Amino acid sequence: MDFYFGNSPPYPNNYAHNSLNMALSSPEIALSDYLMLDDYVDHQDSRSSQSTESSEKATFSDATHGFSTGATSKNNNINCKNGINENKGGVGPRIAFRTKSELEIMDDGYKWRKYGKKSVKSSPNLRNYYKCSSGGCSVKKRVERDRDDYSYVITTYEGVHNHESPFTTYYSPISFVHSDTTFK
DNA sequence: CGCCTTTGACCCGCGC
DNA sequence: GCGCGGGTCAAAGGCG
Repeated sequence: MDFYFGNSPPYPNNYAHNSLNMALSSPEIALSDYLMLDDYVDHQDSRSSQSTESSEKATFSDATHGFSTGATSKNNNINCKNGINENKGGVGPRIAFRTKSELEIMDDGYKWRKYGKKSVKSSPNLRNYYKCSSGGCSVKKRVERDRDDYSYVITTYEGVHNHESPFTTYYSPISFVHSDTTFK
């Protein structure tokens, strides 16, 4: 599996928009604490079987996919690990990332409607399920607290938006350009 | 009044 | 086949 950071072809631009936009638009979040990891679901299992490392290390040190995350994405100290699963269900790519935040609800530019809440065995915390509330768009998102470090929130996106965010961010590997209509 | 959250029930895949 | 775990549905109520 290959990893991409930036707008490489298999990487839906929307994700770059969303995640970066989220990090940039949430004042509560220290950018240095922001990171992405691929397919958190798989991580959970491997992590739970690991010794009790610090959660941060556990996520970063997962070298199953041979991606050196420490590698500083030079933009804004964002430690990024990213892989898109074209998952078997055909629902669309999935991306997960972990954010240090007291708030579980972060404004990533899209409108979300909560449709479920579950306590899952892999975590003592509740997992919340959201759908994009834009008509015809079936992107989903899961939000839960990190089981190892309560101050972190794990967000998992699934699918690709079929519409523009009301808050659009254009991203290039070199620079970020906001085209927020309200700030134009 | 429309859209949202809440919540238990339901569904489905997977392992035994 | 059955039980379990995780994901989704949908009715009911809340809120702006």
